[in-house]
Amino acid sequence: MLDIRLIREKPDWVKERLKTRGEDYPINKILELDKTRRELIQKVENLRHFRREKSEIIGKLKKEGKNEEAQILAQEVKNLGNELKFLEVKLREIETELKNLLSVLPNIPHESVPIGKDETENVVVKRWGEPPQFDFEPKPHWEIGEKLGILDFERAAKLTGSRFVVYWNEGALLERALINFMLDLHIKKHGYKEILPPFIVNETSLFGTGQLPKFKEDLFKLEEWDYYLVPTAEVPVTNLHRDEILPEEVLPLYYTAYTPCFRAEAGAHGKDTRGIVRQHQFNKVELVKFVKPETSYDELESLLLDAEEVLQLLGLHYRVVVLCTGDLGFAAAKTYDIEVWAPGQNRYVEISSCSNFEDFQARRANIRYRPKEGGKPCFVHTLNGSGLAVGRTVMAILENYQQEDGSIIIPKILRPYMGGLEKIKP
RNA sequence: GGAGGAGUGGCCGAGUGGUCGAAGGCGCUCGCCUGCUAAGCGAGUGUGCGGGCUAAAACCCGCACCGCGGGUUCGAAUCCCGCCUCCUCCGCCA
Repeated sequence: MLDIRLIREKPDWVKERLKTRGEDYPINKILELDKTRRELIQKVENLRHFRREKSEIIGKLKKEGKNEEAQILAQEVKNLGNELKFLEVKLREIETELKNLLSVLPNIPHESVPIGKDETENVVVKRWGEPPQFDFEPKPHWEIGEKLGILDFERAAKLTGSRFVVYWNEGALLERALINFMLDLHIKKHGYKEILPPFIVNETSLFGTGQLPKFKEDLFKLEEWDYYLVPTAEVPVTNLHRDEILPEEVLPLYYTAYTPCFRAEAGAHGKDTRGIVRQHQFNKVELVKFVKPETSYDELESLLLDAEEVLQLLGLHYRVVVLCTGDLGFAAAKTYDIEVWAPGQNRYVEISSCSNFEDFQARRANIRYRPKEGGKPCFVHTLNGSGLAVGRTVMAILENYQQEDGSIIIPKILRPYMGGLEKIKP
């Protein structure tokens, strides 16, 4: 959520910056409602002040036994009460309308974000490693996985439907090994605290991180409940500190969590229909940071490095792109995507998304810290990134480490997590 | 699912219709005292919103907030209704 005071003070700047996302937003309407709201507040508060004064007098009169005088005054205040009630209702309506509009206003892109209309204008900022060379035609992972008997799409469709998968044998083991490897790396080497949160969250949590109210159709909702399956661990982990005031000394906080993620993929019909790239359920190890505002862009860079290291240790070639204004997510001020090379599909596939939300989520979720030297609480900055999407990492391993005979070499770093297994053989 | 109990400031805890933002205690901050520490003494110590002042703060004024949302009343932490959360017991269950 944007600060209404910012909109009030620099409306033209806000309009201009938001426009870079490629859409117009009702800033004028918001300003108008804000003005009405403040006028109503003054009227309501004046009436309440008046009422309070009179009520105190009534109390005194009654104590002195002057019941008649008290009665007359009470009648007077009662009449005024009707007007007050009317204005209070009106104020509540205006505030609801204002909040509704503010709730769907996206974050302002950081000044370092390139201006662009869509993903074609994202900018590659980094490359690591080289694509592997094959002396045969590399296959896509779904062919490899089915042939090895470790990915089973047909039976998953029977159990549930499309966009689900069953992992068998070494496939299941590989997925599990990756989760443990990633968690260990982030906990032991990068200093993150391990969290295992609920996989179901309420509406308030989803509002806090920005999925609600605007992106309801992307979520799986439990019937008869105001609960949702988590679309990412970002939601429960960021909301851990909702409505809290943290002492400055505890910042920065680094948390990592494994969770499955559930996404309806409502707008993705016909996209990535084959394989495990786009599933309704997938596993992810997430990184979340709570930091002081002045450090958040340095923290974004180090978060990105933490995620990159997973791919480096696995020996997988990737590139990093910075998302342009038109491709930026709703809550993010700046986002880096890490895209892993997928030789079987001859393309790069997003495997991590690392974002700085500045105080956008902190304001929605009311996450603050109290400065050491005292004074008013301030909003923290929140960041998160995948570290990494596990299913897509399996995809990348299958495609990059495939051999001509259909077997898969296991990256060395994973072998201790797989009982020493070196190769998945047909 | 059934029966009962409880939700007050950073924490404990008093308060059942009228200066209650809320006694008292603990904690914390500042000052005094003191070989050091402890004890003792004094003062201070919530958040949000609106307005004023300001370059901006500090500051000042007002309003709201005693789990959440309604209601009664001139006036609600206190009375009434609904909801949520937690605890205890019983039943069921991984």
